[in-house]
Amino acid sequence: MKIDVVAKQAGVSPATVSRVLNGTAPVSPEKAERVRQAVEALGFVPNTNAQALAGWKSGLFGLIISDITNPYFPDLVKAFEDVALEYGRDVLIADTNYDPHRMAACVTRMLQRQVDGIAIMTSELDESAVRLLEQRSIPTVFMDTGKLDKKINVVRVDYAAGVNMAVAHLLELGHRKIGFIAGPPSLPSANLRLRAFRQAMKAQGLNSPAEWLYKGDHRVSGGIQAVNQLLKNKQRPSALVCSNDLTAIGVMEGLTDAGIRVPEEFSIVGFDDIEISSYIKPGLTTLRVPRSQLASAAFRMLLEQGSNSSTPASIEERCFSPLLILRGTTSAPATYTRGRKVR
Amino acid sequence: MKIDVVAKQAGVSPATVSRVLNGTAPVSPEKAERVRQAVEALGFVPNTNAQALAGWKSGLFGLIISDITNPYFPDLVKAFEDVALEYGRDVLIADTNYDPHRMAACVTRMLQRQVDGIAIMTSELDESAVRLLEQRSIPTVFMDTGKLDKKINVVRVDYAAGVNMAVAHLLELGHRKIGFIAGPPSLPSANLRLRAFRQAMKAQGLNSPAEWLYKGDHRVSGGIQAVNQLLKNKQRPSALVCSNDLTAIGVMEGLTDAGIRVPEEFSIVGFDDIEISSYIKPGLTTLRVPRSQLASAAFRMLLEQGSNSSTPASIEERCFSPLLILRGTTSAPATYTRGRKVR
DNA sequence: ATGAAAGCGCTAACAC
DNA sequence: GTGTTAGCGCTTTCAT
Repeated sequence: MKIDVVAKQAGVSPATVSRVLNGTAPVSPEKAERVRQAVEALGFVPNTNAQALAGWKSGLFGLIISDITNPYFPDLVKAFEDVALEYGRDVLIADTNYDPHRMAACVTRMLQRQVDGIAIMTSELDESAVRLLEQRSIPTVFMDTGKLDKKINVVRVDYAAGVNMAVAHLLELGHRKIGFIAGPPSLPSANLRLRAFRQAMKAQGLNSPAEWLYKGDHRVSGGIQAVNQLLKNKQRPSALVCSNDLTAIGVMEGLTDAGIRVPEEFSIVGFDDIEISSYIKPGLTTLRVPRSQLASAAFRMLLEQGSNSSTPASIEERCFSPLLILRGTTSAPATYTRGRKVR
Repeated sequence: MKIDVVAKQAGVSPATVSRVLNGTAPVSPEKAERVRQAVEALGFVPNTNAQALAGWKSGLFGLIISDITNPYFPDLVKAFEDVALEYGRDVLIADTNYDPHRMAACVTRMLQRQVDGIAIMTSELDESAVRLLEQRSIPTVFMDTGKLDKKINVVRVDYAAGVNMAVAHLLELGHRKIGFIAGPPSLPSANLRLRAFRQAMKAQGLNSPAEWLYKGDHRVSGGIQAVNQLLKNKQRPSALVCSNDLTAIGVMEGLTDAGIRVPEEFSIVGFDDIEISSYIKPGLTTLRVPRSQLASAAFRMLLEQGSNSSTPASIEERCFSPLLILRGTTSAPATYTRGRKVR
């Protein structure tokens, strides 16, 4: 089914059919109606490839993430796809598997398909890939990127605010000995969280000894290892803020194995609020990152960049704050309630 | 960068460049080499849309799933994408959100983009969409579909074998009073599991009263509700086989809330082996569905269908068996060990 | 083995 | 407003 036969059926030219379908130019009501009927009758759907070739826009948007298997991402993907669908666009998803090389390859493949925009929600950035996007001036939006220097559109999470809320919450419960499990140092946003933790503690006049700053990897195993480390300390913290939920879940496992009860003897706060966190027992107190909002904001920014061809100078940046979700892994420290001794 | 300039640079015709790049026809070694160098030097990448338009194949494959947010799917998606990437193909993922309407829309959108094949890994099937695929003779592969009548390619899971293993395992531990939580009746594969459970019990000469066959919805909430139901029974089973892991996790929650310990007082077996199942405490004993294998098998079948244009008659069907994963939610029933009374 | 030329299905100038 | 025409970048006959 091609546009010519629709045109013939409607008694107009192919150009008119195109105009009706895309609303690119005014068409007389009667003809428009005839076209619409013909389209309907023939079940015509335009060939997207031909459209892309002729019209310089593919209706395809790229979304690059690190690992769809990481529970953080599906929400992001879904929200992005939903908004895209709403605007009649398709989404090409690519999974870099944390590999900068593969990331560059993804960008190339997307460029080949003439995507109208790319959202990059990974940390591992390949410089050359980014340059490629710049020089082709493809609408691009980043998330969670360290490179603030360049003039790029960004959706950001206010990690510092989140960490502050976590620390404030533990303080409020009576905790004074608070530790932190960091994420991979290669991840800019993980460093942001670590730095925020240090500052929050300092701001409260509390000091967190270096040995309470554990290394993690944003995976369950890292949390378990951190606990093993912690158990060796003579002085132990009474609560732990974790760089992400997976780490916190590892901590819970490790603690349980060591016979330490959560939250009675030890409090834990996570970060992300992945779905599992509400299922496990006890539920994980954590900071919810508004992933759906991030994703839909990112898509809209791409769309806008695409239309505002006139205004290439306006670099947008949106920042979203996490939300503290209180569940079962935090309580007053073992022997104190709001500073008073009990038991 | 277009093919003409590559051709000029290499001192050949565009046709020859195309032939070298696609291996469509023999080219003299020297010219081939010159072309390759020119491509390299100019960083030429073909425009996929033009290729699709001229060559009748887009290098794009569609993957339709129900809900990327459901922990069952990410593994599937990843495996599918990985194989596709291996073969230099791209993947268009669509999420139907369990809505047959949206599913039909997905198929249309994919057809518009001239996908070379579609894998449908949802249960909710839209008849008209399927017919559309048939008449256009697009390579298609289904998963988990009830419609066996039509001549279509299918990758299947041997649910019956899985359920049998679950029942056998519980029997072996000494359980005799075994219940089952079903999935949504609209899902063919859920019915398969329910039927298999009935048969397995019958085969063992055990009867499972109707009140031990609980309704579920393949979500956590359904598991919790089933437990509430169970707690009202005067006669209770000592073990439960669940139609999927999410249900089993709900059961664990419900049981914990009711003060019943798992596995000491109650045993649970899940189905799927989603990632969470190994994180929770105790780890969930379950049947692992080999999702990566399913996905890569599906992709390969699509690829094959695309090439074997000569053999449209060969309908393929592959079946994969689940694997019993022993973790912490199953043990001998409270007062018996292999039939002997203890404690 | 290789080049010239004719499209693939659509959009966008350009006339009218 | 509307039709005609010329491509978009590539593949593929068809000659040679």
